[in-house]
Amino acid sequence: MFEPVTIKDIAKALGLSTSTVSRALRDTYEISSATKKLVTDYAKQIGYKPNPIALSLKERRSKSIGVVVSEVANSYFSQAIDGIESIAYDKGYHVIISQTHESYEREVINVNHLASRGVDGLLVSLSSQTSDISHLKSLHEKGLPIVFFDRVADEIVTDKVIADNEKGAYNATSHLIASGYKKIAHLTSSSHLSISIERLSGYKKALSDHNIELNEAYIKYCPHGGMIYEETETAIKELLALKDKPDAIFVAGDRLSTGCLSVFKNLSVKVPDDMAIAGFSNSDVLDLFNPSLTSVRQPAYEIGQQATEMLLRLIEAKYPVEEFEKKVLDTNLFIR
Amino acid sequence: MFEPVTIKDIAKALGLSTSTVSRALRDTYEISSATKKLVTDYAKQIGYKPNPIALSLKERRSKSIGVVVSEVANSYFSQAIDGIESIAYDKGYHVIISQTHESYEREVINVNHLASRGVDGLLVSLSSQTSDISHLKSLHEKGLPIVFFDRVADEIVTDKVIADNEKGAYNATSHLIASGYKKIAHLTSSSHLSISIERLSGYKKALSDHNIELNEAYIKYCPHGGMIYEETETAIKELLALKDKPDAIFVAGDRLSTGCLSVFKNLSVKVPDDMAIAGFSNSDVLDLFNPSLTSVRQPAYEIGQQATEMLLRLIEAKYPVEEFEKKVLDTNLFIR
DNA sequence: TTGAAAGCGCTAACAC
DNA sequence: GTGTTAGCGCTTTCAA
Repeated sequence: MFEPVTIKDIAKALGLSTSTVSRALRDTYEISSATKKLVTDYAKQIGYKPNPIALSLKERRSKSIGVVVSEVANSYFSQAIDGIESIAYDKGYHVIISQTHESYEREVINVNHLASRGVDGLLVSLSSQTSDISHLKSLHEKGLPIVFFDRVADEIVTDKVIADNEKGAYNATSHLIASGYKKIAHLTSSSHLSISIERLSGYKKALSDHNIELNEAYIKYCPHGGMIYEETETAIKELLALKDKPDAIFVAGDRLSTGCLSVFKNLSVKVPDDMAIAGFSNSDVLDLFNPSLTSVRQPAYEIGQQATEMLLRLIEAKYPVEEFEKKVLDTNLFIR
Repeated sequence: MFEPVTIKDIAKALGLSTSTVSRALRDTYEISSATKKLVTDYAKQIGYKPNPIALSLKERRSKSIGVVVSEVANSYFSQAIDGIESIAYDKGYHVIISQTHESYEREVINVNHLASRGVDGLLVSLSSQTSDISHLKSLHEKGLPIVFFDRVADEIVTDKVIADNEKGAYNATSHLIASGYKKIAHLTSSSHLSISIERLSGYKKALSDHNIELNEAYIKYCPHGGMIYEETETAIKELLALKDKPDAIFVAGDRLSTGCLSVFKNLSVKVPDDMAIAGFSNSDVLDLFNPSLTSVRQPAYEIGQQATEMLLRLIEAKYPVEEFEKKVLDTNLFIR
């Protein structure tokens, strides 16, 4: 039904060969300016658009990059995507976004789809369910450039961009301590995610630096990262049921932070009187929240930009790149 | 660098022709089961994946659909996208998302890119800056299936899916009236958007049904739909500066609603004492807001699903479709 | 039952 | 300065 104009149509109409038309359109030096003008004018007139699919097939690159995130509805990721697009469009690359919804299975499907669909490279933030990364490893070994951001896989040797999760967590926890809280719980997502590990480590470090003993019962995991309300609710309820109930909580994720506030609201737990809270979040409506949330904000836009720059470097490298880097960007603590 | 396995590799390794391999893989009846097994086993072993780009080129369809929205960070759109994906994946279609950031120019670029990139159809919600829709019209006339959702263009004769914006606006405005407010302002985005027109109409109808005279000075437009804080702020300030200041405001958009709350907060306008507010929003953290927001929620997920079903019907139609439909789904009023 | 060859839209050697 | 041709990966007549 949908029949775009091809180079052949132009050639036929103008009594030229396809190669001449092709060269004229690409402004090659060997074509007479008269022909060039003829061709370009006619092309514009009938609305010719080169077929990128044919081009991809020929050149074995698509000038597009794939992005794998858990959810675009997450402020952190939507900001990162804006950063990614800002660089990619500038360099003539198109961005294809795919969501895993924190599902390992979906991640495998999406990654393979993107790869076989001919993206030139991949920007990946792992789903919370992912621990086996062989789907990425095999593509990477075949030479597909991959850059990780946020939730990275150390197993794969490539460029990575993350926020300073440990320091962010350290600062947030320290802030709670400085505010007088001593029994600080930690609510985090899947235990094998790099961000969980880093944030947990910052939390522990803050406690130990302030001579507060770590209570393992205070650490709760929500493998779905706040996607399932009941999971968050259960974790919170367990914390509240402890004989030595915590008086504050440091939350390690965006969705978890808001989920946590919802649970407290529904359970009529007063924040911060009954329970103080600080958490990672990139939401831009936090100022409207009440009770308010002290938040650790990541430079999501910049992370997206840097990751994209790194990926394009890998894609456009003439020779296989051997030197990789892990960029760590500072977080910001917003005390509310 | 990235060298996927091709049908040719299999053919060479197995001493067969490419066509035999192709047919074996596609399980054609003419191939002996011995050969089929040989081929499929080997294909699996070396991890053969058909190249969809070559397929697209040949079959002139890509089994992918393009989605054009203003922003994925908007709850309404991210929910709609989830609905779109739920149907599309089921039917074997991949979804390519693109953002206009409410820019007409970006919309034109994205639409053309998606079309030339070979999507089989387009799901479009217009940017707030778009009034000229010739970029869509010309593609549509060439036979590219397009379905509009949310912000539709009546000029183009095709399927459309929207929420009952007029009724939603009517209910929200009526609620404010029932709560005792009489001087109700209306903050909306670009005046030419279908949703603006419909919501304005609901607002007017509610006023007239309750014998409240319309005050044109009470209607304020923010062409960027809340993307620019200053724009919203200016509009609000103008309302507040009126001699006959409004006592309530009905807001016609997601970002505008939260933007409005932010402005009031920053101007120390007490909600709802100084100014009551009701607005369209699909955010799922509204319950955490204080002051709280009475909201009109659209069935975004369902809208996405329905639009996708309609688009796939158009795409897969054997004969040109002549009958089009405009589906209107109910909104929900959440009184807070 | 299998192979050879053409063609999808485009570019790039290689002619002329 | 322009035309001819091959080939990117795949499917599909047409032959064998």
